[in-house]
Amino acid sequence: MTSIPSKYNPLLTEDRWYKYWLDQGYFHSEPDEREVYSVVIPPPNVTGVLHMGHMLNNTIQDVLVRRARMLGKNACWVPGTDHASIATEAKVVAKLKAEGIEKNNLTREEFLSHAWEWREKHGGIILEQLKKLGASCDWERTRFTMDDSMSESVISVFIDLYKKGYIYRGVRMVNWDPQAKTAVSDEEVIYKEEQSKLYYVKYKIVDSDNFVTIATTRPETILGDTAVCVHPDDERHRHLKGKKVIVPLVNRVVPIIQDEYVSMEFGTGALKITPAHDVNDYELGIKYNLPSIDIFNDDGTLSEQAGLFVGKDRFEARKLVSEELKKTGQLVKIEDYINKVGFSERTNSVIEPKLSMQWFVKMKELAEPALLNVMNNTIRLYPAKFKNTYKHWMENVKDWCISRQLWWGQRIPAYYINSTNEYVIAKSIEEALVLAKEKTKNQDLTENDLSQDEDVLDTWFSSWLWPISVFDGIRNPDNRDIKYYYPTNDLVTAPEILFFWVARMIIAGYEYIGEKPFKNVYLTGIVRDTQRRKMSKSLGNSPDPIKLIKKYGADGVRVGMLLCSPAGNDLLFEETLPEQGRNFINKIWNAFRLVKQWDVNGNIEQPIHSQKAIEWFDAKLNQSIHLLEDHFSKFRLSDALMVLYKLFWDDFSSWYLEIIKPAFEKPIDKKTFDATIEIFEKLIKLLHSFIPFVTEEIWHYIKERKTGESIMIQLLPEAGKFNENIINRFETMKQVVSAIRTIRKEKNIPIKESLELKIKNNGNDSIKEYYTVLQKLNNLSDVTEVTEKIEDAASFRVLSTEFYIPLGDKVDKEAELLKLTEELNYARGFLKSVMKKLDNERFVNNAPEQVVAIERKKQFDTQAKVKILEERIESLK
RNA sequence: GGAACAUUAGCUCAGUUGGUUUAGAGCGCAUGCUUGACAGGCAUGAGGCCGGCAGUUCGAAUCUGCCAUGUUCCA
Repeated sequence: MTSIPSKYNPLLTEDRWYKYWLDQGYFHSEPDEREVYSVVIPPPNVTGVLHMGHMLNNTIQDVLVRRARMLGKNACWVPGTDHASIATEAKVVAKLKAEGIEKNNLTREEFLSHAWEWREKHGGIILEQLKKLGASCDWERTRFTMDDSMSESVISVFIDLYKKGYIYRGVRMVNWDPQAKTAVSDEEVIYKEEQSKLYYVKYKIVDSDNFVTIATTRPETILGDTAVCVHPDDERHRHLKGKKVIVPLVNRVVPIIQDEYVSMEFGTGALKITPAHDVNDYELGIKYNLPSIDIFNDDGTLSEQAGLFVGKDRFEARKLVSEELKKTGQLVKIEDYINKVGFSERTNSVIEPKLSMQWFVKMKELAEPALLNVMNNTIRLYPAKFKNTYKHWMENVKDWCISRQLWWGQRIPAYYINSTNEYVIAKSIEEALVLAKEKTKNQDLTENDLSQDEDVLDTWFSSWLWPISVFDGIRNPDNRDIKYYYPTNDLVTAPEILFFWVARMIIAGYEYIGEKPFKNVYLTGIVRDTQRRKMSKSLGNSPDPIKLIKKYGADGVRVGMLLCSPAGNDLLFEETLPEQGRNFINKIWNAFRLVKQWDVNGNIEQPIHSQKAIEWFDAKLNQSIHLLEDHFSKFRLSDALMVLYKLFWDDFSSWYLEIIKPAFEKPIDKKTFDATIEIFEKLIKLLHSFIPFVTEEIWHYIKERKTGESIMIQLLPEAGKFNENIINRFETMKQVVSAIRTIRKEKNIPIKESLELKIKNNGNDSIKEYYTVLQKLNNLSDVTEVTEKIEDAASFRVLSTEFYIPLGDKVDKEAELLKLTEELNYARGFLKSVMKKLDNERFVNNAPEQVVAIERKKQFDTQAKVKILEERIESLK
């Protein structure tokens, strides 16, 4: 056996074992006769680098996958990335710009070849980083949402939904990102409170010298006003009914309308209406048949339609309009005002509500099975509290805007005929031509008469198919993989994308396979800093995960992430967490070094204390395995890890090993040694899914293993029966050990100095089997049973047994009396609370027998203790 | 403005359908330990009338109502 390094070096070890696992092909899965366990990764953004959220999320997935594998299942974890149309396009545009190339000067094809080049170069970074974490993904199955097979699936789903009548084209108010020049979904808009200003502007009433004053946060949109609205019940404005006003600066005459939408409390109670640039105004515009004047260009500058300040940016225009209004005397005042402003999640520019022609999916009908099957727990959400929000969202589901004004993504398969709004939907221009001829009844049409829609599909329109399309289930619904791996078992993701990813996957699953995409959805918390702020680049409060792994080891970081992350709760990250993880790894390593360095002697008898320790630990281990199974079944990974953490550190290292440890430079008997190695191997198997690297390393040190063997494909130890009494009696023994340690500390008696222990058991000899254990752990020269109280001794009581340590003149009578009195007071108080229950007839009559019996036992135990204490105090006086 | 969820030790959280000793864990904190696995360690200890007020019950951290605070979602 090679010698074991005194320090564990995660850096070297981790890379070595990861390579070994890859070489052995352990991560790869093919369908077979075993029970299946499959997981698809939430595909990270291809532009991204690993952040703390990924670390948490993927650690959890790896723990689940590795555990399933060790339960003998055929585990398959499919990795991949999504193409992130907005973010990637923005990156590529920026990169080209730095090289002096404008996107506008490129053809679509040229731009796309740059984009592909970029993704070839940078798109794999995040997956490489996951390997550092130990992720046991089936890399042979790595997918990308723009792979040919994936794109084909996306297009065929679009065509299918169109044929079924779920897809339509329409003008809608969309969230316009003027920087990316595309619409973004509601979910991609982040609202932030902003210090802004409320402008009070007066509009002249036609045929009158009077004015009406409105309040607005966006004076530049005055240029697009087509009405002023007041509340019908508002006394202040009743005289305005049927009147018209003149919009300042542009001098347009517009009507005053009355609608209950207006809040009488806000501002002046009069509201300017700009249907083209505000969602609510848009609704009112439809209701009252108002014209929409779109005063903005796609890039957020003012358009010809604005009439004034054409070409100026919207924020500059705000200043200019404000100044102009001041000049004309129509600006009444400006107040400070805090309002919520929407920002694009992708580019962080202020979202502009804008009318445009977009493609939509009708959601109501499609969403029905997805709602039903979450509510009836066919698909379970962990924690279940998310069912509420899910329900609310699905019951009020809005149509999904799926077009994006970008090039990077799957191009919408709509072909317009002769540049009209007439179109056909087809997967190629050839098929489109056939359809177009049919539609127009014009056989002379050629491909030149058709032009494909310039827009691409929302990235989520790819990823909602992910659990199906990674197994090619859209194109080949009967293939071996989809039949075997679908539905997947668990999905691990963040609650933030419950709606726009999880819900949509469920919808697609029922629509295209007629079956749920996964059984369980585990929603992780959000990783925040200790001040509860979300980790973000701009705040600079996010540690670099790769640096963390270098500093603490992947195992250490994994432990750190998991220890503090109950499902659905936010994780407040600080470096003490991976540090704690690293310390745990260190503990395991040193415990192993201790065991491995012992000399084994086949000729010595097994001591009784070792026998007792093995008997106890065996029970404890089985109890822990039961607990673990329970925690895993409820996705309480943090608790599961804590069970193992304490089992290894407290029970195994601090109690078991201390009991069986031979004296310095003395050999250990073979029976105990073999049992200990067996226990150790069970422990590291249980720990493997959490800390794969160090457990593999130790497993290979335990004994010579053949090439191709690995802990990661071993079966987990099964939960056997255990005797709870053994555990309870051992716990009692622990109390005795601790009490003696306390006495040593109080009296300043070093462990080297041996003591005598005298026990007056008062008829309870349950501790007797552990006398040799007590002797070993407390350095007792002698343990004897007595029938009388001992004078000049420190004393303590456990249950109804009295313990004495003769100390001669070291005994401090006063201190001893004080301690006893405190103990007596506590016991009396406790007895009182017990008697209160037992003296209550209604309790005795109504409570279950068992509960009453427990209280009676408490009564007798405590009465006995009170008596012992009283006698002891009496004898000391 | 509406809704959901939360509020337990300095911090982060358990406490599984009300009853296994007047509440547990990890971290942190305090005190004491330097030769033999580990100071990234060992041992011991201090810390909480379970957000507040009512109610239901023989019995409430646990159930109900109101209030307060916070987080998230929706408008």
